[in-house]
Amino acid sequence: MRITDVARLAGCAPATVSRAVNNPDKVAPEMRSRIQRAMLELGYVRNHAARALRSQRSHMVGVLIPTLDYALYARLVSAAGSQLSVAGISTLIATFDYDLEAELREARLLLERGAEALILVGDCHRPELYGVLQQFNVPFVNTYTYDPKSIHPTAGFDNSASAAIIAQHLVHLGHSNICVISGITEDNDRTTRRLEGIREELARHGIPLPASRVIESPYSISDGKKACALLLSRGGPQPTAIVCGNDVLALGALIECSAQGLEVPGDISVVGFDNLEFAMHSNPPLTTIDVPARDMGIAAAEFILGKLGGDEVAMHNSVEVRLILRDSSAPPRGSGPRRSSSSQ
Amino acid sequence: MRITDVARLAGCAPATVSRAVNNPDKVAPEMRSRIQRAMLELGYVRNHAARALRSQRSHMVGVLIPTLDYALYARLVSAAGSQLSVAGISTLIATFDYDLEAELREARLLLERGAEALILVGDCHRPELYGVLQQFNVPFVNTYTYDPKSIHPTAGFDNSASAAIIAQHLVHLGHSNICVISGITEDNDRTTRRLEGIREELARHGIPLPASRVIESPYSISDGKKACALLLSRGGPQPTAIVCGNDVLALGALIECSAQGLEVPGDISVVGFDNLEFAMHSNPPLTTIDVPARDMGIAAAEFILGKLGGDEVAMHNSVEVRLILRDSSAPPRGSGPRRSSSSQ
DNA sequence: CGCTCTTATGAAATCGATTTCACAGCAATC
DNA sequence: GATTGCTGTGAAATCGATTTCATAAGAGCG
Repeated sequence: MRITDVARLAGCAPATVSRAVNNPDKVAPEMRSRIQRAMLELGYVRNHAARALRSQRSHMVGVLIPTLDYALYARLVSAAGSQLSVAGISTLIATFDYDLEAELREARLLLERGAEALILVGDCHRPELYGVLQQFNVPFVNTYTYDPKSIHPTAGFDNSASAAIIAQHLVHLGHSNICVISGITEDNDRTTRRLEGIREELARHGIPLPASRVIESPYSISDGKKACALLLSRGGPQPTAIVCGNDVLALGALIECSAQGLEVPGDISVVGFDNLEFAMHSNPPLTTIDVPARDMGIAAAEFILGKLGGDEVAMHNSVEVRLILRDSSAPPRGSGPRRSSSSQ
Repeated sequence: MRITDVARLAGCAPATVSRAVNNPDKVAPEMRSRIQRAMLELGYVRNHAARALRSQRSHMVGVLIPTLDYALYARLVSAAGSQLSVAGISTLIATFDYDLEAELREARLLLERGAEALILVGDCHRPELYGVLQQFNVPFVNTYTYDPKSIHPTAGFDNSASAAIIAQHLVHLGHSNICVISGITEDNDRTTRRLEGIREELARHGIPLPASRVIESPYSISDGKKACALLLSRGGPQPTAIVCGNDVLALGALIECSAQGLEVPGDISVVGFDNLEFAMHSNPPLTTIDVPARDMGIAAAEFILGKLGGDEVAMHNSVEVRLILRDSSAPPRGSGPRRSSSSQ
């Protein structure tokens, strides 16, 4: 089933068949339909390797994410994928499990496979990665971050500012006794910036955030519970609010609090980040920041498509994050509109 | 940076470089290291398209799933991907959003892209899909199902039997007034079989399952809530147990029940399917069936690798599902060890 | 020593679609 | 009527690694 077979049956040259497939309007309508018929009859499908080799275009882009096991990454991938697919581009997915060495390895593999562009997560990568990208002269974009001052293109949002928003929310409610359950910050600019954003916002209001009030934890409900338990067991005044690096940790915290007989938000406020599906259904529903992962995927794909098409495209694209107010946050006991004055 | 450049620098023929890369032991050690050095110096990476074209091996397999937005599919993909990647095989992922026409289209695309094998979900596909697969002579495996009688290879579990297990659990607890919130069964063998399994198990115990006691619903917490509300609002005796097609629906049902002031499991039992992470943390923790998605991905990958390697491999591979007993199921009020005799 | 057999390497053909270049045919223009 | 320009098509070169086939150099053996 080669192109020559189709050509023979249609009574033309292979070149014409190729044109009929790739540049239909360069072929006379009558000839075109003859070729169509021949292709159908033979069940012809073109050989992608040959096409890629000759045309130097693989029509594939690589997406390199920490893990598929986290809903928002999966959603980003899926949105980017469908956007790219309407442009006839397939998606090669690779994961690196938060290990930057693995990320570099996988990137090399993706490039060797012929990826014409790469969609990355975050702006914290091994320097060699940028080197390889440049060497291959392959466009790329850092998603999940937005930084107009960066020399690398970004598509996402400002993690620091977004985390500051939710910290500010708590401060405005009257909290000053605040703990943080952060994601692991090593080699991770998103978690690092979120923590920074919180720290700076609190500092702006003169609220300290000593190391004893911060825990880094992997992303799971159980880990969130553990981290919360640890925070609550530490000496000093009980915190009146906990900021969590994402909704999964927040759910864990919520569960731990109620296990310890603490009422949320009466005794303690808990806020998350990401606005996963369950956030609106938790008990109580979670105050959080909505992260439009789908939009990021689309923005990243559009950027890449523009670059590949040689268009002039904006280096930095931001998506809108929103503070979602729900019932897991409220003024601390004894301030603002108080709830019930009796305790224990 | 072609292979000829490396050859020139290493002072040998391109053929030798190729061998050094693909069959190192066919090349003298001294020559080999000379080539290694040359490759490093030039930063050579091989051209995958050329390799695929000449050798007729793309070193890629396609994975075709309904959506990445569901944790277990993402997990299956990720497990299969890492298993394949150690064999030097990349994964092409495509999604079809439960639309079998789209599945067929995407499969064609994957094949055109040179996928050497396909990992599918379920055994319900457009007949043409099997035709195309045969035409391309490409191995494939249906995951998420296990059926030793099928002529197509499977890697998964028996959905009908598994659903029967959890139905039986409820029957043994003494329930006879049972409702079902199923996933959408159209074009979906997994949901269809689960529903069948439940129906048959109940029938074995003489318990009817009229249409009024079954609702099909998309997979989301909100949809689960709605479905549950609808079931509870229907006339006739209140159900004492609800079987849900998956944990997401079950969580929705749980939430709706407590919103309506029904105590779970006191007033009503709710059971799920899949054992997602949150199932052990819900309130109350969810009785469910554990589905080892990761194992399925691995089994599927192993099968494909075996097939590609020309090995003799078992057509059908099963993974173990387990009933996970938690607190969301209990005997109905007034039977078995009763909880509290006062109601309301 | 001469013979066969293996091993390491090179030369050249090859995979299949694309693309450049050339050209024939026809229309438009002066 | 000749010239220019466009359109549709074909011939042949090409992309870069692999692979077959041939060959030279050793190794082993009687």
